Amino acid sequence: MPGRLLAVLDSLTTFTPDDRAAIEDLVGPPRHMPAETELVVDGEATADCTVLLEGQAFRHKTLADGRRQILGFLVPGDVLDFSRLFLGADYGVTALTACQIGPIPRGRLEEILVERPRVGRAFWRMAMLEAELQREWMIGMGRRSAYARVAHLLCEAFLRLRNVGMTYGARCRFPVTQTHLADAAGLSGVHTNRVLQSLRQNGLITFRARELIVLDWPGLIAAAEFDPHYLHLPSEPVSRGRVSAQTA
Amino acid sequence: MPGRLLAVLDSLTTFTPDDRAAIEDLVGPPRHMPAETELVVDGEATADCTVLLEGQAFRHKTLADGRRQILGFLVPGDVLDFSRLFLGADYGVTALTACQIGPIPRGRLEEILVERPRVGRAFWRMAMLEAELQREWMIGMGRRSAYARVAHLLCEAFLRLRNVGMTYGARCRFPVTQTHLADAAGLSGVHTNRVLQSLRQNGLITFRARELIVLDWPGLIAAAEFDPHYLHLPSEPVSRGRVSAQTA
DNA sequence: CGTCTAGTTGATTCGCCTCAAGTGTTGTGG
DNA sequence: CCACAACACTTGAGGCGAATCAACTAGACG
Repeated sequence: MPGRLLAVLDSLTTFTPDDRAAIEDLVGPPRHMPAETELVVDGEATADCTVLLEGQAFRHKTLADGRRQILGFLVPGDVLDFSRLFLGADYGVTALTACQIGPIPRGRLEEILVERPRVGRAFWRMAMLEAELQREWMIGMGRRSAYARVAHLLCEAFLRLRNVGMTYGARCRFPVTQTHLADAAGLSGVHTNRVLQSLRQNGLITFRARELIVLDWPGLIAAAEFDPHYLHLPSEPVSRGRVSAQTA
Repeated sequence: MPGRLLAVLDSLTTFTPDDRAAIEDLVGPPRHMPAETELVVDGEATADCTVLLEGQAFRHKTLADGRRQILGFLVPGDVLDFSRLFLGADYGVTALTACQIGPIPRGRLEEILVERPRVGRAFWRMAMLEAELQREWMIGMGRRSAYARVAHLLCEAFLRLRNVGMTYGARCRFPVTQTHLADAAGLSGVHTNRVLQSLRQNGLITFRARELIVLDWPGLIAAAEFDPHYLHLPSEPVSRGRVSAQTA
């Protein structure tokens, strides 16, 4: 499934067939990782960076005393550790489900950025997009109530999963615990639980057995003060069909 | 002073004289902007991005109802709007002091990224660094107390200003109001005031008339749980001397 | 069957917010 | 040169949102 990266990049620019081939060529042999694996270890220096091909994961920073902040959730097509290419990762990435990841050799990526301007531009876009998500989270933490923050998080997760074909109608598998949500929203576990309850009571969502069901999308958006613009999603999802077609 | 950009990039990689010339050539004629000017307008599309050559500014996002979140403070050498090059800015940048800014034509930058791999790499590093600061702020908002958060903010500001030669011993001009600090830390103005008072009472800082004086650096670092590693500062500041020498 | 983890609930505490009314301090125009 | 806005900062009182502490329940798994 290395086509996952291509599919995402594809949604960012227009490529020539040559570009496409180069991208396919860029990702090394996929590796399977069980759930809970540390896909990127904080502070570890490596020669590669990595793209998530299948599964879900999350990026996080953990303080000395154990307090953890989740920085983002990752879906197939996301690059786990852009920053490692140039500075070294200051965060960890942990698998939420069994995952498939593809190594992108550092040297090859640097070459392709130079040789293929269109591909370079697409990677820049991906990085800028990541930064934009980060900024939107900042707003949430700084200026939104716990209720809106959790709702916002769920909106974002749902749309990003839908974009890579991982939703089924209003449902999606979102295999996080309430503690994960708490660490993502900067809340305590107990309070996150209560927020989820009120989201349920308001008829906005169901969230059980790691499955999120959006019962009232307009309501959820309103609760979250959510504006999907910042996700820069293509009008059409990066469909599973296209992915496999290009991989074959 | 277009040398400001060169000086910062210089601290990130090693350049050939040709690279240097190309960078100098990249920045268009400097423009003077009075304090309070909107240097980057949220949502506005332009053909250029911009480097801050002199002065201080801040990046922010403002919600419909007026709540504002400051995303970062900018010092000379910082690029104001990387994201505008590839996606369009989802934030504003406002001048804190009178500023000098230099336009970087979009086309020229894209060319240089391709033609000069070393320069391209330096720009990537700059962007990754910006992302890393953002992540560190996230931790602050999510997992640090108001007291630690404000202290952290001041530590960061001080070191970044020192890095570009804008400190004088333990002093620096940091022309923000308490409201700015509040919006940066995700706090109310009133509480920020009280936090600053306790920082003063603990003998850590003085902050009056837009001047920050660090009275007890180890104390401030401890209060902030600050680890300067994430700033990736060069061991030696990007000195004013070097800047002017290279500009001349 | 017992253990482990995730989720739930209640009681209490506290950090931070909001409202409201001050005190400077700066700058501007009469 | 003084009066008075306008704005930054300060202080107090009161309330709320979220943290913390401490059980307790419910599945999941060996």
